[in-house]
Amino acid sequence: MYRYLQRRLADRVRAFLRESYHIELEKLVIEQPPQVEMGEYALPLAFELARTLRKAPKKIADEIVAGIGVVEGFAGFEVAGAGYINARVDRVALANAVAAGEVPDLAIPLGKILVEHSSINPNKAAHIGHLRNAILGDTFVRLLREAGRSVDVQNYIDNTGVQVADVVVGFQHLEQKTYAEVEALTKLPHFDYYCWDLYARTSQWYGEDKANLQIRAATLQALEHGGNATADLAELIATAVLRRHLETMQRLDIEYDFLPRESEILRLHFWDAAFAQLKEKSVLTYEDSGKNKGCWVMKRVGASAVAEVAEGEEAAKLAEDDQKVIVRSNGTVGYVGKDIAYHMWKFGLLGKDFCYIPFYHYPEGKQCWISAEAGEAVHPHFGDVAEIYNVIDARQSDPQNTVIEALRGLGHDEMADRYTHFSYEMVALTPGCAAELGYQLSEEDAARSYIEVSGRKGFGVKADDLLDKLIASARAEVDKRHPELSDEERHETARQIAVGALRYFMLKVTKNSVIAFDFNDALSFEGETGPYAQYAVVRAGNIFRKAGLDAGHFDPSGVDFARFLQGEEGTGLWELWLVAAQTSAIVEQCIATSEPAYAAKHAFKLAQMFNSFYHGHHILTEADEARKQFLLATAYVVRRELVRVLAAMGIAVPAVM
RNA sequence: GGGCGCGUAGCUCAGAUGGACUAGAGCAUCUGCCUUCUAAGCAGAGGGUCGCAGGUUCGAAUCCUGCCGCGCCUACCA
Repeated sequence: MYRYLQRRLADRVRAFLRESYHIELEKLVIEQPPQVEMGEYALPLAFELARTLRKAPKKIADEIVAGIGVVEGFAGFEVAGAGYINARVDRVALANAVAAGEVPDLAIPLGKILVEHSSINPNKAAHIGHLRNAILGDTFVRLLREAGRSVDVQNYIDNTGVQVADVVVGFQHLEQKTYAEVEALTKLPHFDYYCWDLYARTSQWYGEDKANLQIRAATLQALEHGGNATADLAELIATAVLRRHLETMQRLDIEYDFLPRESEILRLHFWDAAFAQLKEKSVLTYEDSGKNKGCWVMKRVGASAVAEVAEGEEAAKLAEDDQKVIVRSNGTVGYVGKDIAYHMWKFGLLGKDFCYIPFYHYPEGKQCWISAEAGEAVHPHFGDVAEIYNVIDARQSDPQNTVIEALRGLGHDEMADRYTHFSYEMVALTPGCAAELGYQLSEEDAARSYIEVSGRKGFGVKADDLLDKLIASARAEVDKRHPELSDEERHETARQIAVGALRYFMLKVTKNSVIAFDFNDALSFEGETGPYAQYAVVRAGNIFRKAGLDAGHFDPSGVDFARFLQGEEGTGLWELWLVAAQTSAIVEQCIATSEPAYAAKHAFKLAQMFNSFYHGHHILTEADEARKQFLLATAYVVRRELVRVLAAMGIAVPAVM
């Protein structure tokens, strides 16, 4: 509703500018005045127009205010400061609409969106870095769905890469295990932990003797080729670890629709189809000389301009440096090539499709599908989408850009524009945290502010371990506070608190800030945390419970908003209403900027304001019945919006805390 | 060398699209507040040359340029 009024105001101002000044503004900045007393919206546009119109900002503002006249839903406009136009909404009308939960009809863009996240190599346990990816991705999916968009969630599985080969090498050569023996190990509760250690040991083993690296190369080749004992073992391992990842993510309420695997991209010959198109459109060129002789390369648009400035050999060298090898001189295609083919499939450009089989059942009944060489006749339609978001860390922005450029090269600019690399920074460990985990640090590392997690070295915090710690910590508190609950109820409450803490922890920081992980921060349930926001909801719920009312339903028709939303105190409370009313606008902002952190900030702000309200107004002992109804309406609306924004972050609220 | 990102309170971070007041939170430190709808809370105090220097602008933490410091990317690895 708040967002709807904002749009109405913007439309009216635009129309006025068009009629009176013949000006078309592409973007109209609308912000909030520093204090609610001054109004709900502030437009600084007069300052901007002052230059083009060669008039004083204040004068322009006066003209605009006089010109736009009366706008439905607004109580009035006024010029403030040196030329701000402040808009006051009709508080009573907006409060009524918000209390009734009115959702204005806003055009929702059609077209399916594909969000890909997690994409953990299936060779070891998931760690905190993967958690950030999955939580960001899942939250973005929830935000899109909250905004009414249709979304498919994919988790790309690189089951034929070196990482998997390394664990295969570990089982075959370090541990000399048979297929049956490994199969027995996969039945262990933490097969992924077993692989975590083995992977680290194998990586170390490579360093001991150069000959060991040849074993790795041979293993990798066997995996890519398929149809042999080594590939079978890899399939066993990768699938078992993948299941573990899905289980881990399920603990955090993260689910997927489809798991495309690299093995199918290879065996269903996606690359051949892509290669033909790329050659035809000359996106790829064959090098018959220079350092990339015998390779198919992609020229990157960016630096060819630089190369033109240079001359002769210098220019040739620069141009060469800017080539991206897609097909190696031995004829094999690299990772980026496969990725290009895969993304052509996503946009329905490849002319090929995966086969599908059901792979994983979620308790709520949802089915997660996986790619296969031969599959079920009836399956959901994946791919062929309008927009894609790839949640991949910032280190991958180079290859991501190569894929986008390839799409442009093929003439699909529109799709390239709807391809978003949802980039985020890594999670690293503080030196203190590393020491706590028992890792030996070099002097150099100990002096850093953070140290990069490394699966290869087995250096990091495993996702399940962290979650276990959080649950144990929450559980201790729940046991103390609610001995009356059953064991099951206490566990579920602790789990929801732990998930709330973890998800909030990952979401409160903006994407491009490195998270220096520390147990103290992550295990905190106080201050700016998920449990703080959950607690505010529980408190609001308690008011209704004690009053014998249903917190989920409230009839606001009898509330006298006009009486309670004016004056000094009314304005203070109105501020709370206004923030609650902004949830949809925040969701929209998160989507527009691919930044879920705004939702976290909003949830915290709302919870904080509510807690303050809670202390200042004792609702159930309020003698004035009309006032009590108004206060109840306030608690109801804040609770409802808080639940909504937390749900968009994947944070459920326990019944009690 | 080139590309991307970061530098704001003791610590961890917000300040999207330049704006109106004293640059804000949380943690930590210190002071108060549990007989009230749960203190996982509330009220308050102290703590800042927004890395440095210029520039653009009516207005810069935010935009531009140059420095300084840190990180990542820059392979016929995936």
